[in-house]
Formats: sequence, structure tokens, C-alpha cells
Amino acid sequence: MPNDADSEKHQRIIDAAVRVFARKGYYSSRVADIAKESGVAVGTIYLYFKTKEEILVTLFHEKMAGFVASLGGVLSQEPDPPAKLRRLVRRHFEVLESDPELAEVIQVELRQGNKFFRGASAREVGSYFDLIGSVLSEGVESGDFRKDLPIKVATKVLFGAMDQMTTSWVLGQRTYKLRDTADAVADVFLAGIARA
Amino acid sequence: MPNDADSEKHQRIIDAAVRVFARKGYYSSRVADIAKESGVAVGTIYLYFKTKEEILVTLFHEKMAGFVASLGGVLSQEPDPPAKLRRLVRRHFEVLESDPELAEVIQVELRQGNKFFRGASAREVGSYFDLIGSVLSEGVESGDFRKDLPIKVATKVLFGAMDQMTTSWVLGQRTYKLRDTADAVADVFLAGIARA
Amino acid sequence: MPNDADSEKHQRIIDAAVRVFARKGYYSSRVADIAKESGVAVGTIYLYFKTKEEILVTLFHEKMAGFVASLGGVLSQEPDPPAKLRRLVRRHFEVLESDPELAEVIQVELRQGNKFFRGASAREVGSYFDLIGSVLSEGVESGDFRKDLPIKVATKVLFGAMDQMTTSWVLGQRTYKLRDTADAVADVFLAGIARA
Amino acid sequence: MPNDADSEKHQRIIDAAVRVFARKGYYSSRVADIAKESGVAVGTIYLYFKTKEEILVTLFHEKMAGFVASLGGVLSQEPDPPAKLRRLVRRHFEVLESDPELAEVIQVELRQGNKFFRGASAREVGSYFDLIGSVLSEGVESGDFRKDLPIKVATKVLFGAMDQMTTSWVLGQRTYKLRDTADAVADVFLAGIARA
DNA sequence: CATGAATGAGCCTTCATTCAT
DNA sequence: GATGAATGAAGGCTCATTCAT
Repeated sequence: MPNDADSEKHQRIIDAAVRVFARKGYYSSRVADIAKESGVAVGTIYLYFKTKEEILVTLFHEKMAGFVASLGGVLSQEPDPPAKLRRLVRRHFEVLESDPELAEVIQVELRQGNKFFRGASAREVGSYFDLIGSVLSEGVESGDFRKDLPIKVATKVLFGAMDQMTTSWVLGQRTYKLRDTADAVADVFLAGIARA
Repeated sequence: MPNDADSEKHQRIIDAAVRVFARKGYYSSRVADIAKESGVAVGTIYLYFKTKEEILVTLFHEKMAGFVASLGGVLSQEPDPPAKLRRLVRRHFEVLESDPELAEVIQVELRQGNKFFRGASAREVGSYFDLIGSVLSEGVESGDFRKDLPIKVATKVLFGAMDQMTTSWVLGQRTYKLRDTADAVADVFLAGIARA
Repeated sequence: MPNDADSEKHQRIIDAAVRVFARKGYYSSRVADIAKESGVAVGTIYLYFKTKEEILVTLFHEKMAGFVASLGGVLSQEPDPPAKLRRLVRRHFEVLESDPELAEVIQVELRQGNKFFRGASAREVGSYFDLIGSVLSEGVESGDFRKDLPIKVATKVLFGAMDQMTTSWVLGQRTYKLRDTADAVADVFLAGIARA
Repeated sequence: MPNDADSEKHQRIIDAAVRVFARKGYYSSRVADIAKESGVAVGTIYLYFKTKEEILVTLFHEKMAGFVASLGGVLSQEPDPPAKLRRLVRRHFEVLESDPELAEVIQVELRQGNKFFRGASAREVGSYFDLIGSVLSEGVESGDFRKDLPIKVATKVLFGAMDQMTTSWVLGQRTYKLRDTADAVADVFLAGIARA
């Protein structure tokens, strides 16, 4: 009953769930599949999670929180807002590229049934939006970004851009390096597409 | 009776399915719900669709095809690529704003289980991507857009931006006019966020 | 509305039902299959038969009655009970051999759900049993058959023997001539298997 | 729990299925009926059998195998082929008489949809035919039965005779002792019906 | 804590029957 | 009489959840 044991089973179940959801999707995944994948009995899962949906929600909370946290940390190392922004895009891609199953779940499966932005994940997504927004605000204040920048819109544009890049990469069987596209995405976002 | 009646039932079922899927999500929607919503008997649905999934696929094919078609038509009226691009963004928002239930389905529900970009919808989404890409290419050739523009990346960035704008609008209970954000999105995409 | 037209549709439906039942079995046959096979609309079938089961019952009544009738007719031409008995066996086989689909239905399909000897067909089967029994009685009286012959048992033995011969023939894909076995069957029944 | 419990549930379901099928027929029996009759939940049935049809097939395999085995055992105790044959007939009747519901299922229900001699039961029926055939062969060799006996035909005749006796007994509400007819059947088969 | 056999509510789909044309 | 689109009751099967061991 030490927390360690608890955490260990909990973690094994979450990790198994990521793999299973990535493979078959949430609704087509069976609790029995997760049990088999995690090497515990079906009943054991219900010692750690009240329902199947709670697995999904918990999985998302934890993974998304880790994702956002790992993004936030590195930005302070960068000297100015444009550099932070480039770093954020690269980091976004690196994290998802390093865990393709998580990427699959986040990009494709977790959008099901309003469960992604709505509901369970709202807080984490919100704090990621806040993170992006704060970089943009800082840039406006520093004079690196234009004064009339509509920060909320720009936040969504950037997030949507990164998200779509990742989705395409996931659906395209990951045949190229996602992080290699980071500069191009940042360029478009920073400088636009129009001729200078 | 013949095609007229056929089309009418078919349409009623599709339209009912859009409403039901928007309300409860695909997996949580019952065929019986669609029957009740469309005012036909359960068995009647199976005269027009082989399975519940076929309703989803057909719905998406038809709606997405209509969506893409209605976007393509207006672009030729615009004088230059930047204008076309602005028009495309505005049109994207207008179409989805005019049919909020369809927007809900496309933005939230149809992403389930790999069914959106993968599989059934690949063709329609692909032709939308082609449409965006052709506007960008044209702009590069005309000199309106920069020569070194990475067209594929930019296409995904723009699509992702519009998509995220719509998702946020849908999830935010549609408390503002989506089309009013079109210029801001286009501005960011065309000119970037950096100070001129 | 003349009886002729009625009879013609009625007959087409019955004949189609024989083929469909022979092919797929009663429970696996759809009323729509019979409609298609007979070239009439589904609704038309219900102008001639109240239910699907009534088709089966009617089919059986008519076919079995015809079968028994066609057997009875020829026996009077034979000179003595042993000859009649041989003729009966041969005739039994000939009739079923000449209409393999009817044979399939009678041997395999019509036994379903107690519908063969029990219920609908009881009368016809009973009169066939009576026919066999009368040949046996006649033979006892004429001295051709033994005095202590248990007629009811012998009737069932003969019927069962012919029935099983036909079933084996049907299930064995009809790779030989059923009628060619008639003499052997009659020999066994008449003389037994023990060394003379 | 292990095999004991497994076998016990398996057996309870099979036995319940025999009763339910005997009562209502295979196609008219509901899986829920079998569940109620066996005192287990519907889902439990599907832990032991993949489909409703598998219940029927398994039931038949097991019962028929037991039937054939219990017939074979006693024959070696008999001194000569005619005695063996009489014993076989008596045993056939005794076994089915001792389990009327099984008899009902075998005689009436299991003939449905080609499922009896064809398909699943072919092996067991075949080995019963072999058993009968071997007694007949032995009798020909020993000189008890006539040299020119057509063994295959005689096998079917005997099986058909016993089968029909049982069917009549089942359908006749079992108002008499089936085994009391064994000698008469054996007499007819051994000595024929013709006057000695 | 761990197990996995047992449960039974729930849903997709089929198809005999009806009835408006 | 003829049609076949429409109906909706019914049933096989699944699977999240429970609980006795």
C-alpha cells in the first residue's frame, strides 16, 4: 500500500491505455484490452480508476500537464520573444515527436466526444494558451511584435498551426521529422507569407 | 416513390443525424435517436444506409463536398491572391457559422476514431488543401507572396489556424461572430506577427 | 380475378418457395427471397398467404398430397402384395428423384420445428402410413406375409427405411440413382437379412 | 475457478439448451431462455459458447458422441452378430427412451437446416453407421447373414427403421414403451416380412 | 490488494407484415 | 389485384462494471 506501489500500477495502466487508445481509439478500446496491455487484471483497473472514462480523463490531465510543463521550462532560457516563440514551436514538435503514441492519442483520439478542449482538458489547454499568449504579450511590449496584434486570435492561429502540422504528421505515418518543420512554421507565423 | 421521395428521406435522415451527432456525439448517438429526430422508423434508416457508420461517412462526404465546392466558386471573383486568400478565410467562417450544427459535427465529432482526415474524408479534405495550395502558388508566381514560401507548410498553417478558430468558437458557445475574426486571421497569416 | 389467375400466382409462389426453402432452409429464407424467385412483389404474397408459415404448410399439404396420390394410383395395377410393395418403394424413390428440390425440402427442411409429422402434415403422412399398412394387411391376408406381422411396426420400419435412403441420397449430393436401390431395399424388407 | 466450475457451467448450459430446444425448437428458442433455464446470465453463456449455433453444435457433438459410445460398449458382450444386432436395436431405444428431451432434440429439432447429418454431426452419425455396418459385415462373414447382403443399404434401412420408430414415439407423446418394440423391429429386419 | 468469472442493460440490425398508392 | 416503401418489435451479442474468493 505504499504510494510507490500505487503509482506504479497507476502508471502502468495509464501507459497501457495510451498505447491501446492510440491503436484502436477510445470507443473501440476495451477495458480488457487495457488490462491485458498493462499486465493487470480487469478488476485491478477499477481499484485505480472509477470508470473507463476516468482513465481517459486522467491520462489526458497528466500527459497534457506534463506537456505544458515541459514547454514552459525552457522558454525562460531564450533571450527575446521571437526566440522564445521559435523555441516553443520546436519544443511542441519535439515533445510530440518523441512520444508518437501520445501524439496519436492527443491529435486524433482525444478529440472524441468534446473531450479535448471542452471538459476534462480545458484547464491544461487553457494554460497552454496562456503560455503562448504571454509570449505574444511580452513581444508586443518589447516592440518585437506589432502593437496592434490581436493576441487571442494570434494565439489560436499559432496553436492551430502547430496542431495541424502534428495531425498531418501523425496521419501521414510520420514519414518525416516533425521538428524539421518548426522553423518554417515559425517563419510563417512571425513574418507572414507576403513578400517583404 | 422514386428519386424525389428517396432523396427527401435520405436528406431528412442526414440532417437529423447532423443534429443528433452534434448533440450527443457519434458513439453516444443511437440509431433510434436519429430515427426519432428524422421522423422515420428505425427500419427505414436501413433502407437508405447500410450501417450506422455509413450515415456518418455519407454525411461527411456530402457536407464536406458541399463545403469545399461552395468555397471554390467565389475565389475566381477576386482580383489577386491576397484578396482570394482573405475571401477564402471569410468564406470558411461564413459557411460554418451559417450551419452551427454542421460546424459542431465537423469540428468536434467527426474527428473521432481517425474518421476525419484519415479514411472517408481524405478526398474532400485533400481537395480543400489543394485549393488553398493553389492560391498560395498563384501568389508566389504573381509575386504577391514570397518566393521561398514553403507552400505545404503554409497550407497546413492556414488550415490549422482557421480550424482552431472555428473549434474555439464552437466550444465557446458561439458568443461572438466568427466571421468578424476573418480579417485578423488573414492579417496574421499574410503579414505575420512581427513588427513591420 | 378468375380462379386461373389466382391459381397461377399461387402456384408460382409455392414453386418458388420450394426452391428457396431447398436452397436456404425455411428459417433462413426471407419472404423477400420468395417474392424475387417467384417474380411477384412481397405484398402480393400476402394476398395469397396469410403468413410465411402458411406458405410452408400449404406447400407441404399440396406436395405431400400429390406425392401420396401419385403413389396410390399405381399400386392397383400390381398383381399381389409383394409386387405392390416393390412398386411402392420404387415409386417413392422415383417421385422424389424426379423433383430433387421437393426431396430436399421434404427430407431436410420440412422436419423443422415439429412441422413434419406433427402438425400440418399429420394427415398426409398418416394417409401414406395407411397406404403402406393396407398393403401389408392385404399381404397377411393373402398369405404372402407372415401371420404374426406387427403391421404398425413394419409400416414404420419401411417408411423409415425409404426415408433414410432418400435422406442419404439427398445429403450425398445425389451422386447415384436413387431408384436403383429400390430392389435392395425391398429385398431386405421382404426377406430380411438373415441367411435363408 | 478451474475446470470443475467450467465444466459445471458448460454442462448446465448444454442441459438447459436441450430442454429449451426440445420445448420450443432451435430457431424459436432465445438465448435468454437458455440463460434463464440454466440459471446463469446471458453474458455467461457467451463465456462458454461463441454463438447460439455453437451451443447447438456442441450439444449435438457431445450427446451424439455419448450416444454412439454407449452403444458400442455393450455389443462385444453378445455372442454372435444376430444377438449383437438385437442388442443394438434395444440399446438405441433404451438410450433415447431414458432421455426423452434429448430424444426430442435429436429426432425433431436437430434435423433443422441441414444441421443433422450434414455438417456438424457428420462424424458422429458416420461412426454410428460404421458401427452398424461392422455388425452386418461380421454377420456375413460368420454366415449368419446372407452372403449377398448389400451392407450399405441394409445399414441405412436399419438406421432409418430405428430412427422412424423413435420419431413416431416422440411425436406420439411417448404413450408406450419404446424398448418394447425392439424385438419386433429386429425381427422384421432379420427375418423380413414374408412368410417363412 | 488482486483477480477474472459473472452479470445484464443496452444497441444495432433484421425481416415479417402492413398499407397507401 | 399488385406493388414495395415503411414499419417497429424482437433478438443475438457486447462489454463496462461488480464482487466473491
